[in-house]
Amino acid sequence: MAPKIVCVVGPTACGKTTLGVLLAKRFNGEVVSADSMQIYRGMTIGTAAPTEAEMDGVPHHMVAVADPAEQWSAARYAEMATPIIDDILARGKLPILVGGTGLWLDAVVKGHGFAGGHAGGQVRRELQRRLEQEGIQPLLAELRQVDPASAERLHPADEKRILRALEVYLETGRTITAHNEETKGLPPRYNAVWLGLQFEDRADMRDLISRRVDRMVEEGLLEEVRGLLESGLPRNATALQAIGYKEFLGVLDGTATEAEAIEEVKLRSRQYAKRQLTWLRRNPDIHWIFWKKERDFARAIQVSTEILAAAGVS
RNA sequence: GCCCAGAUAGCUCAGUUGGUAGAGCAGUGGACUGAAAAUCCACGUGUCGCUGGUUCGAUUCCGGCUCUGGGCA
Repeated sequence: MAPKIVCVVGPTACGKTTLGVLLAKRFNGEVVSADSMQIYRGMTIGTAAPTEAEMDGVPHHMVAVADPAEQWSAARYAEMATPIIDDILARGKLPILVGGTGLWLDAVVKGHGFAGGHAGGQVRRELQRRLEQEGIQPLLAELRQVDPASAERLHPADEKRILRALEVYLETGRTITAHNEETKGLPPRYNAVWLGLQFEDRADMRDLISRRVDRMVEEGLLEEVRGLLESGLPRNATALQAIGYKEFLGVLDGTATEAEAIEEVKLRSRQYAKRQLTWLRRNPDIHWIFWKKERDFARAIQVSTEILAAAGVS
């Protein structure tokens, strides 16, 4: 049987960080973050990364471990996080995966690995150049030749995935379709107990997101963004795709007022939360805990404990 | 008080030479296998401000009224 771990998931602002720490304390665990933006250093405020105080003595991994100028990916994350999880297990402790990046969570839990090639690679850059010069049609036609299933499955506007599918074939000689078919059937690397947090009423989630963004601004989000730029971070860095950062870049440039940026961040956060829920809903293994109005961690920890006990975690 | 311009989807607006209307944004749902806080897809009936008139037929033309801008007093 695959080793048992716990995953705490949910949309942004639903309380994953807090519940993760509470569970770690109760079950002798350590937290492993699965968040594509909290992984970068110097982005504590805008990504709501756990602070020292919030960690409350619980060891955290994969938070603020990367240079924001680097481009991380699900694959690279999984490569680094997996040995850490195995080490936690080896020390007799419980790994608690906490995060909102669905693909990253799945990459670790399933542990199947990805097909070859990556965003910064030679092949991808060449495909990117061709896309700009020739448009998507010739590339899609080419994909249809080598991997008709992908060409059929992908929408013509989904340039990113068309490029990726072509790249996998050019890099490996095998299609991404074949790779996916093969990995789909494999057993997961870990036996995960999934705990999901979510608001019963979306209006409550909206309110909380709004309050949280206001707090980020009070805590100095603008200065945090300025600091990243002053440290020489290029504007096209993946880290600056983070919600909150890309919008406040405009404030520094004078193309948006702070009030406008705040509204934009709130809007984008809400839309992001919706996408996260869409991703998570298709996972039938998640045990959902619904917040009524406010987040009630006393109840959440109690319900979680029951769920974990039933799953054999002690 | 007078003059002018508006009043159409949650918001901003387009449009109908008279045959009951459509974009963007928002919203909702979905997808997602090395950028995933990214990226992509689908979904648009609303007393066309109210009220009379003309007309086979008015959201569209005409009158009155209400409201909102702006101007003149």
